[in-house]
Amino acid sequence: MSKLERNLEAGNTHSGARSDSILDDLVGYALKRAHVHLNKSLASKLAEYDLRPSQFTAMLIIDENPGLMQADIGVQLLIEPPQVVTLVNRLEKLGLAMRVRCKPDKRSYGIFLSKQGEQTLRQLRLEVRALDAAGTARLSESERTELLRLLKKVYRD
Amino acid sequence: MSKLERNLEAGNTHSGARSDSILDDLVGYALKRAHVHLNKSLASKLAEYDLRPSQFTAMLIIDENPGLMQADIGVQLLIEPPQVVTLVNRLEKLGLAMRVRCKPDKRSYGIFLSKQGEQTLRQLRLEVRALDAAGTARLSESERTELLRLLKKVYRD
DNA sequence: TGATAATGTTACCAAGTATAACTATTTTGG
DNA sequence: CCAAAATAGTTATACTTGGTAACATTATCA
Repeated sequence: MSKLERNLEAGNTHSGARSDSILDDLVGYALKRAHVHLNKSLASKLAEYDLRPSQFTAMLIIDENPGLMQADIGVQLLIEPPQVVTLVNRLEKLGLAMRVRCKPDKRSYGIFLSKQGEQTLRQLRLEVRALDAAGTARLSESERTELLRLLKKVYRD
Repeated sequence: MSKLERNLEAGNTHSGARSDSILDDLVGYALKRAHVHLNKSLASKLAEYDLRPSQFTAMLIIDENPGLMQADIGVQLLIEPPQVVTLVNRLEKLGLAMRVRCKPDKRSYGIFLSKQGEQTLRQLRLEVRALDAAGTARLSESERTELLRLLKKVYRD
């Protein structure tokens, strides 16, 4: 007797409480859920600045590596060159960053934050830190530290 | 003197090693990186079955709640009704699941896995478990357990 | 020098996610 | 009971994100 038949007979439609699922044992699934949880508030906050999470991350990377090439951004963000183009276009249009022909290699640009970009980023750093803390408020400080350590261990090369 | 000027003068282009970044302290960022890491191999494996991760998760949910309604799938997957439609359409087209008019409420369907769906899922469970373990192989068993616990603590309501 | 590779760009395409508007049914309240 | 509101699913649409292919320009190298 198939599950379908059994359920049709029993009138069993939807059993409210979920039995112990394989999902509960998958780190990948827990990662996705946790990421969605934290990303929501982040995206909302950044939207106030017309920014997406990846654009904010790009600003951080640019700030920490001023004058880097677009290709370097792609490597650190794990995205392909065409996405870097639209990303930098966006930051330029917002007046937060700029391309500067300042290299011996005339094909490439040095990417820099503008004054406004640096100032916006200073603000954002504080707000994003606060949001990240809020999203993990259920963890103690030592749990949060341990979580960070374990996550890095998972993805570090 | 701005960062731009400083770097233009010093010829500082891209400082290879990254200084201690705020990114290293954000759980949200570590979550994203770790999720990308694990999701890659999962997506590759599922692609062999013409499935996306969300479709696999849906199959698990259906298997554990046979006869549930599409709306229930949406709630558990955190997606909107239109996405559930295309998802169930896909599973039906692959012969893995089916809609059955088996409810007092004639607007809704009970969603069930087909025989083939159940068999495919049995296989997939094993393979996905193995992939998840492989992706977290750098962790000891106790670390992995602790990571799961912490992640659930972050996203559980 | 000429072949090859690298940088950035454009054009294009597949997927995921969201909303609005619609059909068919059910529920509710007068 | 009947009209109005709500609900389940669907369609159409759009936007974002991610990717590949093809291209121009410039560097590198054999």
